[in-house]
Amino acid sequence: MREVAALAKVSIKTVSRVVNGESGVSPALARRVAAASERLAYRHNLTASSLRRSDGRSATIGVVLEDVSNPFSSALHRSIEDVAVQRNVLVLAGSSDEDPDRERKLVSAFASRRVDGLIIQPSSQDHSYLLAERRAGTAIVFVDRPPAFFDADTVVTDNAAGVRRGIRHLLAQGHRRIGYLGDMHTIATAAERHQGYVEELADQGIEIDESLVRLDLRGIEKAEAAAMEFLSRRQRPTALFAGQNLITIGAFRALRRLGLHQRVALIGFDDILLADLLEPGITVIAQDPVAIGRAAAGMLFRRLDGDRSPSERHVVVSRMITRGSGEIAP
Amino acid sequence: MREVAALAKVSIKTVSRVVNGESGVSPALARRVAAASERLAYRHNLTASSLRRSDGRSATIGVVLEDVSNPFSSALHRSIEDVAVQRNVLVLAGSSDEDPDRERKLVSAFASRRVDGLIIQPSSQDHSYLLAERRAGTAIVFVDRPPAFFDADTVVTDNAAGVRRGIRHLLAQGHRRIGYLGDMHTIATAAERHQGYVEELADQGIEIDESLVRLDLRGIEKAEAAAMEFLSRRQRPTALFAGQNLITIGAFRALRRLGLHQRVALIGFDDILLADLLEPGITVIAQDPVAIGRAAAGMLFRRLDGDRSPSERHVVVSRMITRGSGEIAP
DNA sequence: CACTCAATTGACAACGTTGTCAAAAGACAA
DNA sequence: TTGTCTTTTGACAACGTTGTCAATTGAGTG
Repeated sequence: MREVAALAKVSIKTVSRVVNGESGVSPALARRVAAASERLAYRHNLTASSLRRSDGRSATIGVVLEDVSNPFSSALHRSIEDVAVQRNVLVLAGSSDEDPDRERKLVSAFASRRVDGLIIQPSSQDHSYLLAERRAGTAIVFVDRPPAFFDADTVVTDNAAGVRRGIRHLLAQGHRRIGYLGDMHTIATAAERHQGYVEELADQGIEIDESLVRLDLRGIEKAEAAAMEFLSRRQRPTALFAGQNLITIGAFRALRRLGLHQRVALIGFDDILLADLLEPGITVIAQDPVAIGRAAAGMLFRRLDGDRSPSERHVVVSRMITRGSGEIAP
Repeated sequence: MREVAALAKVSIKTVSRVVNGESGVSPALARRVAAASERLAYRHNLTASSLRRSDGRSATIGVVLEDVSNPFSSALHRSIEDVAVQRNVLVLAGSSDEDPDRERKLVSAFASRRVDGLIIQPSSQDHSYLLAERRAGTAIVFVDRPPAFFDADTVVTDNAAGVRRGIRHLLAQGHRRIGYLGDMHTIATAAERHQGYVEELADQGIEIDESLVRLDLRGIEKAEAAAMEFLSRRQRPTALFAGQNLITIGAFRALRRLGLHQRVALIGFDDILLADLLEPGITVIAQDPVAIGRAAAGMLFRRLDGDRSPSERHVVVSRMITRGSGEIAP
């Protein structure tokens, strides 16, 4: 900047004004400065700028996802980015891999780079460590799952209601023995989904057979094995509900291996690419990651714009997509 | 830092030394400083640090992807992240959407935040604009596609060879009328893949029927329409080769709609989640995005560590995965 | 004890910007 | 012309840190 100022024969403050597009610079000088910047290939240093600037904003936000390469997380990421670009804000993204320690390390790395805001898909069971960041002025929004021991804006899917819709759909067709395959019960969303299953059956006056419930299934293989076990029983369930993405795939694998895919119904939570091209197509309760991400980013920027109202909990509704597997009669 | 220094009754330079883990601080003082930092919830400011620091490193790299939510790109992203975390480097990621203008804007936004390096999956047809960044000391690596008018390290898939392997596989089973569905010919990888098709047929002495080649197909619908057209002819192809992810899906949709999925062979470039559960499973030439990302990040950090050797071109080999659709006889 | 030398500590400037405020220049009226 | 007011411009300090180098401390030696 100093060099540009020297070449244009103005003070560096005037260069700063031109670079930031401030008003009150005569056109003649502005042109001279622009020409000098061009000639010296001047690159504005935003880090120095945000250091000095009164609001201290870095025009960068940090996003902690379960895994940037997982379809749900990356859809979130993309829709957050789409809101951020409109404000010339860049996104730092990192994967926590469901590990509380990695989550904290990421947040700390983001914080030392002075991000303006954080969007967190949490793994940790205690978010009180974020108090220091909040006090330092960082806006914080949670997505997909609520925070623990910490009050902040949150955007979630209607997990329980979504599952209930699916279970109701199966019951309406006469299913009574519905197996449930769920993710780690420590994950809040997984717990809510299981809760939805329990509640809907209870509401409809159907007694729950605990032997038809398997939780804590991590990954395709575990889910496949559990489904195989269910389906090999003498009195096998006439329908399966899979509480997550990979579990749905595992369950479908098991059905296929046993040749039961046209005889036992299956509904999965969370949509899967290509689910419509399978035979039968898989009926799912689809979440809307794009809407979730957009809402979360919207909230974050509203906070950064000075909104001090009490924290909100925004619920994005899920939607049942019927494709065949959920419409198999008992 | 000033406050911590005051509380610990030392100079801020000593605090700096403790924070950076420099040697030559007496244990007694180090403890006092640590206690004071803790009590004041001191958060180190990496942006100010890198501003002053002699190497000027921000411990941040920028990654320009086609779309952070696309499976191939996000797998790249993840494997880059995995290399970066080991060095406490954070990743800024952005989507170019195949738009040269967005690519440039992203690079410029990264540059003004003084990233140490850039990994670019390019959309632009001219990368000479990166000369200024290179001159400023930013390390640059290209992934998936080579740069144009710019010399830099590049990591790519063996596109032509991969396609040739697939075509050879079809020819070996007696196919002679093989339709080719390709992406925008302006995309380097798409051009190479088409080239592989042309060359393999030429090498095997089979004349190319230009009416069986359709390029510039963007997205599932376009590909599906083109495949429908191929398959509705009186003399339809006995096999299809799809040059990309979404094109494969489109082609499979068309085959299903016409009830030809068990009669016309299909091989796609790039693997698809669930491809093994379709009927038939889809035979693909699978890329290895994880290996590509790892290699690219490795190169980037080698450059940042001072490697000044001539730029390299690293080719990651693709692999054919046979699942049924590619093994249908003519 | 004084002296030398290494280890520890601190004062100060500097990194590249922008906020503050005062000075200079220009516009307009009397 | 002078005086007043507005617009444009610049000097300087400051943001939070680290590099440089000098001052201080302490250990070891004769």
